[in-house]
Amino acid sequence: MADLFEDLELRGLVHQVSDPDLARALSGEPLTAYVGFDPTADSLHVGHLLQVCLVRRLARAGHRTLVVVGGATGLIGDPGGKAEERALLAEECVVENAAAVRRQLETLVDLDGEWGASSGRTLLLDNISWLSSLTAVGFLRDVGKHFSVNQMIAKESVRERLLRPERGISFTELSYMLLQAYDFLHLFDTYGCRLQVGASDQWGNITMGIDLIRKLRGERAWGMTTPLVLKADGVKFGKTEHGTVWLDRNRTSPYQLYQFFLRSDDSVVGKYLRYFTSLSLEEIEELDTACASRPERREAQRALARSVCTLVHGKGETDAAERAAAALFSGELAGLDEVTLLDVLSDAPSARIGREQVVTSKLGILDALVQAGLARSRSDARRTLLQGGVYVNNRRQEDPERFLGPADLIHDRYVVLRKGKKEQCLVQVGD
RNA sequence: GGGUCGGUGCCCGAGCGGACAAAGGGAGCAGACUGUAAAUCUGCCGGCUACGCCUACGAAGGUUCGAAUCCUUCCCGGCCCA
Repeated sequence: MADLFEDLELRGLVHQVSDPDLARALSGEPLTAYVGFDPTADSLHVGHLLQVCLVRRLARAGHRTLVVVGGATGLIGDPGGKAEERALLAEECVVENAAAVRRQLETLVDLDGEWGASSGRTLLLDNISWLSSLTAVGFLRDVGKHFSVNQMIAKESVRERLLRPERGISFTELSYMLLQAYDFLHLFDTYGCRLQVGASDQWGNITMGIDLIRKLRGERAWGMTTPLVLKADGVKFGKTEHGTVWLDRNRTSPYQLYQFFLRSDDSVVGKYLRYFTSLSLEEIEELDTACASRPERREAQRALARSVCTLVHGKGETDAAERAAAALFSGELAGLDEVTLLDVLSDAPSARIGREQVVTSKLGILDALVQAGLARSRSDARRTLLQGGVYVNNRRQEDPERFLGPADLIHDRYVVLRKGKKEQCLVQVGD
């Protein structure tokens, strides 16, 4: 893989490297590299995807990779990027999160096969397995001694907190970087790991590990960070009106994940394609051209959404997400057979109402919208309807006083409510 | 512990006895335009059995015909002093 590093650079994945000769190191003998994820929630989100993709690229290029779940560091809390001391997560919570994140990572990186010396493989670890056995005295004596507090407080993440005395930083959080440095040392000793990659806010932590390895083992190691992913408006990537875009299907359905990427701005699709997909640079350039010349077809967005959704949820779910979109945005709902209708709306939220309410026409459209979760209150529902944003079975509604009746049922038991262009709800009439 | 300034709708932030469901901005929502994009424009943005009514300006009381606005106590936060 002579030009792995060049490829990474062309894709815009390289933000900082500890030493330019990493490029050469990456094109030589297989290297062992690692990236860590702290289990601050029970799922990773799209913001983590960049590191995941990077690990996959490294592995595919023939390097050995280690993916570390921070079951121990998650108990401490990384001060990086946080304006204030964070509340510690309950221990059971971290344990659960770590397990969940671990399961996710298992599907995102290729773990099968031997983690041998010759081929690029990925090993999944949890730093609790080596950090939990450390003793306070031992750690302070063997590791702490090699760190200068002067250096530590010069780190950007810490300095910001020290500048604001009312915010402050606890010893616990200050120590975080020591643990991460120790992780790197441990992985060096155990697996010969010489490269740590991470998001740009990890730079300080990474370099501490490099220094530690040099001081204690007299060996060199490298660090590399990826740029912060931004949306077109310069805001942090991965958030929508509805919150974070998660990789867990129960938090963000495959359909929603697909839609999130499909809706990428023209100005950033190219960048995202380079970051998140394994498409070749030539293919991506073609998509750039397509996007510029026939933007309305959104070929680039489609390729991006398809690729990411397939990585996270698999091809089957991606196909389903595409079918759902096709039916929802252009299809005539009443014409769909029941199985297809259900399938297509399986990712939309659903609600249930009693049959007698419909049969006797007692359910007002406004109440239905509230029950379906599409409106916060009847007032809200009324407003939206009067503004022309309410649809029943894809037909715009004008009368806020109308009732749902048997005539609105598709296949005698479904009603599809829609608010605006994008929000739908499948209402099932129960008994 | 003392002093002082402050706590207003999702966020920021005006208001300092009636014209206040509360200026302005941001976010958000809907519509138009369009490409499920961006930009722009328009409307909305506490609730309700809706030309009216109810609940709201940290909490509880009080003064007043009338309070987000004044008084008392309490709770919480910033800053300064010990």
